[in-house]
Amino acid sequence: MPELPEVETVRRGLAPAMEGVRIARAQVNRPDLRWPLPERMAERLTGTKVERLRRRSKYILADLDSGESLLIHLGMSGRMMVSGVMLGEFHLDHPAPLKHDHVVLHMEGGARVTFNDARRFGAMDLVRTDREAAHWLLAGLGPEPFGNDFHEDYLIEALKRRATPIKSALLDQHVVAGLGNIYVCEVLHRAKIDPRRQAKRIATKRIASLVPIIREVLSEAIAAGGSSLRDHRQADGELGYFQHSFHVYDREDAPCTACGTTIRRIVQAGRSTFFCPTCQK
DNA sequence: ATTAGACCCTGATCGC
DNA sequence: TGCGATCAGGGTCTAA
Repeated sequence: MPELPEVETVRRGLAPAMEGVRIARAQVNRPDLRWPLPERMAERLTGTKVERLRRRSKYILADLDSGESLLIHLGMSGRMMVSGVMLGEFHLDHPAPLKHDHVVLHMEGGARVTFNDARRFGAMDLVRTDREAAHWLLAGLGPEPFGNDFHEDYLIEALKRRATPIKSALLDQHVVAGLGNIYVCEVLHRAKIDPRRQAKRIATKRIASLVPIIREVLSEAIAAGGSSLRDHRQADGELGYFQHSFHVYDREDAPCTACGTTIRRIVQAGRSTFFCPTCQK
């Protein structure tokens, strides 16, 4: 479930169960996800208090009072599920264990946070909080879309020599961190830019227009609780609803919401791209 | 340094 | 109902 809006939604869903709460016991059911889990992960987590949950790009960082941070990436199919907490008037009971429940954090006070990931493209690591920026998974990331380092001049400079299609360039996490396949498609539709155009051949004014559009699309998606495709759920079991606002993504053969032209699907760099051949030039 | 393609893994869905 | 092909919101690694 993981582009920036979904990860941010997960982070917000986990915060009430985790922030300020001690991990009574960490249960690690397999030694590896995408990569081997860090040495003695269960022992290093057990007994620590989670001070704060943060997000960097599509990563969640749980700062521990041990001086380490737990780095979490959801990959394609990773989910974080909270149970044993109150949700409004109702108590979320612990569900029966599921296949692919790889890591379970038993929190003091009875809450439980379960990391489930069928495809195992997800990852976890432990990093010294004060050296986090140098972590190999974080070091190469581009600016946060909502950060001060992401602005018109930056994006123009970052793209002006890229011969790759603009779709691929915006998916590159070195350029801007956090966009994925859904939101790149939606952004390019809103910007009326053809996803097949080479990044360096697009007028600087149009590249500049992408900055506010990226922020708008991501903000709206976060406000909607992200997108819930194929019944994926957020940490507390709620469904996001931004998928109802898609203009192009997953809408092949449907009419463009702006002009009625049939939305097309093509493949770029092995990923589906959806676009309106009339609106996007 | 950039870029295209293979690859990682499981499960749902679609056409036959 | 079964079976193979295809697809899926991620990213890394290799070779050119």
